[in-house]
Amino acid sequence: MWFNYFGAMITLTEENYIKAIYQLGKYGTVNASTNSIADALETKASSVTDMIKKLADKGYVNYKPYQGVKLTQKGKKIAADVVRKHRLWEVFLVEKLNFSWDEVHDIAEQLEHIKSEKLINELDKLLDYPTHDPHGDPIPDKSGDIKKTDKTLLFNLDENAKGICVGVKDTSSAFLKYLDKYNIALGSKITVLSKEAFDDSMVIQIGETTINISQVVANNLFIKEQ
Amino acid sequence: MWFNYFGAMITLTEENYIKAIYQLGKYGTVNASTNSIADALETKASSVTDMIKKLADKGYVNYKPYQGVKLTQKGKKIAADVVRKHRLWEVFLVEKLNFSWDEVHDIAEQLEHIKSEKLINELDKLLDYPTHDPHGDPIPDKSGDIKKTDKTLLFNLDENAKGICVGVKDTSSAFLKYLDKYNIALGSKITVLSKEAFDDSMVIQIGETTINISQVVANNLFIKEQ
DNA sequence: ATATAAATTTAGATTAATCTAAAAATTTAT
DNA sequence: ATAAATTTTTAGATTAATCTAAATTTATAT
Repeated sequence: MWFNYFGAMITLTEENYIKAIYQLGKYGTVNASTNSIADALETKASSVTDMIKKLADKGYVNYKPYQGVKLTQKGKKIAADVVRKHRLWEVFLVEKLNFSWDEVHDIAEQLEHIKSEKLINELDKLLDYPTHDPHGDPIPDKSGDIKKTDKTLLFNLDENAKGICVGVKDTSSAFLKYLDKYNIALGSKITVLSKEAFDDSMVIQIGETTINISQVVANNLFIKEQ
Repeated sequence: MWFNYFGAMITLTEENYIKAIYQLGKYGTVNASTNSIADALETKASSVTDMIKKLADKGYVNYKPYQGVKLTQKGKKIAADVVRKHRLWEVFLVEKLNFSWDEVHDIAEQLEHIKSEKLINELDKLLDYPTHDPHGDPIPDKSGDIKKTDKTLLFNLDENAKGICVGVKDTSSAFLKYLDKYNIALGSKITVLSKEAFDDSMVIQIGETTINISQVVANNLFIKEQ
């Protein structure tokens, strides 16, 4: 039996729902729809309805039938803790255990549910208090706060604009391997050489090399403009 | 959905039963009784009967009604893997995250179920291939083999015998804290100064200090005689 | 404004793991 | 060797999480 921050018991399934609601509802500030939760968790809408009623009973979400759900403060704290753990474990896997950024997600999905405050605080210390995970996503602090940096999609940069790659939107293994192949990594300096109106592709420069990327790629790379 | 070494799905509950059977049945070589399994897992005998039927169906144990169960080769491999992970995580917690030996058990109980071969192999490497956990218990190797060293309980030593503390039988927090208090740790040199027939207590020397220990303590400390 | 489509909820079943109480088998003690 | 005690199994229920299919509500389009 495991108990959360508030001294209440919480199941692994409940944690996963709360996390999904957090991420779908822009960190818990807007309503997440029943169907979007079902899609995110690869389950059925009817299962979601059942579960959100239970979460509402326990005080993790506010729910009005047909209106979707929004996290309460209590729910937000749970979600931020799970996300914090997920991202810290990802850093651990890459920094200490030689994993690459396309291999860490599934393992972090398991590790994020381990219950121990001391464990996560010591892990944070071991990793020297990282602020971002290997995909550039910010790590919530102990109280659940996220400091967000100004970043934009590469797609939005104008010709001749320069910036640094600070994150990926799509974290699928396929996309990350594509980036590896073309030596695009967090920290890479990117210059937009030209944009093609026809298909929204662009030519960019990374270090010495020049490559042509599709609109799909440009829409999944976060850039800090300079 | 997680799949084991044999490509079959295995639940967390099944893993816990298999581990208990392994440890009760002296690493799976003798039969574990229904009641002993129930005690170990803090559940009821009727629940155990249900589960061992399922484990038998899946080929992890051999079961004849009223005869208890013994692990199959398949079951033994699963169990040894779980124990290997448990003990490696314990080493990690103590060596890398500043935990003391009385704090690691509950967290390792959670971590032992994380599924990733690469994770556990890399952890093994990070820890420089440890052979024993913080309580002196041997860590099974990748193929599930345990090399056991010759050790005896302090209780069995004669007067004037010398040895080194190599493990604890009781791993409860209470006992481990007792040992900390009297500076008894793995690696401590111990000499039996005298034995008291009346209550089976003994006087031992550790480093510069001399202490009186009860039969209970003597029966829970493993010693390598010298 | 009303019909149609889409989203959501309800009703009723199913599965895994558990429980209690009763029945059956085995072990122990005289 | 048989009665008593203990252990184990069976039978029937319960809970959490899920599902399908049907009903209901909300949104969309003409």
